[in-house]
Amino acid sequence: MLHRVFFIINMAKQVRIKDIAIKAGVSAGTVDRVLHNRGEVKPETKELILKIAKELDYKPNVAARLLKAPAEYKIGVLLPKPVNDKSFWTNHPIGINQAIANSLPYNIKADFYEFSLEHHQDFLQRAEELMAAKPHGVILAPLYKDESQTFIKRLDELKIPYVFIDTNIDGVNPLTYIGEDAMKSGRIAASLVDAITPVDKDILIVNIAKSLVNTQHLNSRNQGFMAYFMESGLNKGLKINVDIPSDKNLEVKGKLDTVLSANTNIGAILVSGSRTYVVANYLENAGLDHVLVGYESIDENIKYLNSGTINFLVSQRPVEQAEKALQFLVDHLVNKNEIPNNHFQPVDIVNKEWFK
Amino acid sequence: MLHRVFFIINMAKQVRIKDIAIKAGVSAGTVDRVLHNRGEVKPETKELILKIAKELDYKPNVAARLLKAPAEYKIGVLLPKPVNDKSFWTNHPIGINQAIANSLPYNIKADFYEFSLEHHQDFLQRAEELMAAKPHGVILAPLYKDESQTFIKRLDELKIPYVFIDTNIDGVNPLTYIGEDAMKSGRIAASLVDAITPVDKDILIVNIAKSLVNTQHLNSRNQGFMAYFMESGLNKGLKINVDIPSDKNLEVKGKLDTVLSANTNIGAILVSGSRTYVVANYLENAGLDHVLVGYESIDENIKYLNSGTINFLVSQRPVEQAEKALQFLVDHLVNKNEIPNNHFQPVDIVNKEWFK
DNA sequence: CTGAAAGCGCTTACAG
DNA sequence: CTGAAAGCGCTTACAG
Repeated sequence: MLHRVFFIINMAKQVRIKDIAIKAGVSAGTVDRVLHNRGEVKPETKELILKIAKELDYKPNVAARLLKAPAEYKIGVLLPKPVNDKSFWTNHPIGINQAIANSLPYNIKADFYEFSLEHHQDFLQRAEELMAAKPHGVILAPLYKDESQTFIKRLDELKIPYVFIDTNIDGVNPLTYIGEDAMKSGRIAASLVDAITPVDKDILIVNIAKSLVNTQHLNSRNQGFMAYFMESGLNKGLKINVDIPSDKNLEVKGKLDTVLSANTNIGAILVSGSRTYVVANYLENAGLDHVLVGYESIDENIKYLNSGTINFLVSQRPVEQAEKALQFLVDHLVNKNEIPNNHFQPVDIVNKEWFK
Repeated sequence: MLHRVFFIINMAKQVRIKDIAIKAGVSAGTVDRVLHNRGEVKPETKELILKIAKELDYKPNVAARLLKAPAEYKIGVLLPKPVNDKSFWTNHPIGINQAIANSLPYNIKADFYEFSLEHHQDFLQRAEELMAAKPHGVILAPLYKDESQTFIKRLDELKIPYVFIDTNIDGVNPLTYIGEDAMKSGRIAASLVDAITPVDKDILIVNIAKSLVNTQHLNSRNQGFMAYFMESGLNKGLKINVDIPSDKNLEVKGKLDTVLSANTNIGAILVSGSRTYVVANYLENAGLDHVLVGYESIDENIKYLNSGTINFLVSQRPVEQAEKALQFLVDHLVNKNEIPNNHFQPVDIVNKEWFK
């Protein structure tokens, strides 16, 4: 006689609200009420349902939920207005739109508010407009410490979650920060200068900023420069700082002429921000060939990488950072996920070959 | 008299299959048949429906589709078995699992098949097992040109889409390749050596591989090295090649002892693969301090970066590459999207500071 | 405090 | 070659 054995294959079928309802002897509506805290349910029933849901390891069906409730999430984006169509800040909207395109089946809408890099007060004006649109979440670059804190106070009051991009500031509580570890990126830039500059030459550090104290990430990079040279630098020369409040060629020339004629042993220049090209331009015009290391792969800088005037750039990946910022925010809005406080992004070390 | 103006606000409501059906005077079923090429439809009707769909800019509702057809997609993953828990190939499963976690609401399942790096024939055995599971798509690292082509012929026959990761090979038709541009990464490695080596010193290029001809990406990197030095290198020294078929310390020592005693002007060493640490180990034991540039941020290499023996590493981001490979494959399976042939990923230039 | 029912947009098996 | 209808799992407005 032939014995046939039947296996009951556990296909791990999805557990539905209805399954919980049947097991608890209630209706689907009641289960829904418990699971989403809408409306009152008899405490014992509530407890029973939660217990069963846990036992059965209930996971909501995302597709079904979306089909029923295709909520639109509005994201307010507060970033600097690109000064031209190739500047650093053209990249971020690209990344955000890319992330939105990939966020199907969610319905995400980003509204962009661009503030002028010329006038600090523009930041707060655009922030005002952003608030008027009542977004569900905000992405911003808190470039100016003071103005940012004013704005953030209002976001906190209204419990609107916000993500920092590019620059981090202290004493506030963003959902997360997406960007470089500025101290560390300072160390990296310094190590590159160090590797290609004779040990007995002096090094000039150039900061181009209207208000250096109010510009957090330049300060952090500077700390990184100095930490590197103090701890592990090979270079034995002087480290000389110069702050230039404008990127106008004439003013830059004025300052650098002065510094370089007063310090004749300078072999390398480290620029703390993306306007490295301004210094490169100066060096080319003056016929100087100092080692030059700076920040960000923007077109103006790449031009001078290619001509050999800039040796290395330390560079963020703005498109990817913006993409991540949106992804995290959406994930938080849609799934209420908790998110780590910092998402430091690695920086790229970039030379001429990188763009071949 | 007061005039009131009513605006009809176009809420851009979603266009449904039903809307097309009504406009075309047919049923939803017919529209579905046209849109998905299932079953025959009268040619004129078909044309009309396509025209209307285009006019109305119809976009399928992903949520609804998923709700109805929660298909499980099986992905077969064919990658080298990590030799230990810190090796290069531990990263890829991490990236793939990460991408799966983020692929909700799609139901993706990855099956991993790991082949031994010791025996080429293991590749084909694991490939066999993979095929037996009848996956909907495949991710593989085609490390060995010949064996890979054999396997790929079968995938092509069964029209199973496949994505290359890490290594690219010619003459076949993957959905896409995710990885470095190996020629270019060769150029970058060479430029780093060039920047920190005196111009009159010779440069030694070391290839560690059982069969160099069958190892595509090492060959491409070597081409990149040479192209760089011919076109734009500052270095005027000789470029000397040595191939070492084993990474055993003793054999490496034997070869390098011979080469270095025969060529006393070598100032820098360029290693074409991830086993740069083997050469670093040799240099430390021999008390030599050549400039050393190699590949991949694996723990063994980072150790020698930190000790100062390795100057720079050119490094891929394996976790991210694996993540992307899965994302593209899923996108193709789910949305039938066409995908660009190559997705070259930028490489990282990495020094000691990068890991601080 | 609870249940029954409708409906989101798409797909599919069936009937013709 | 085509249509009518059921159903995927969840949410919601309504009735009680």
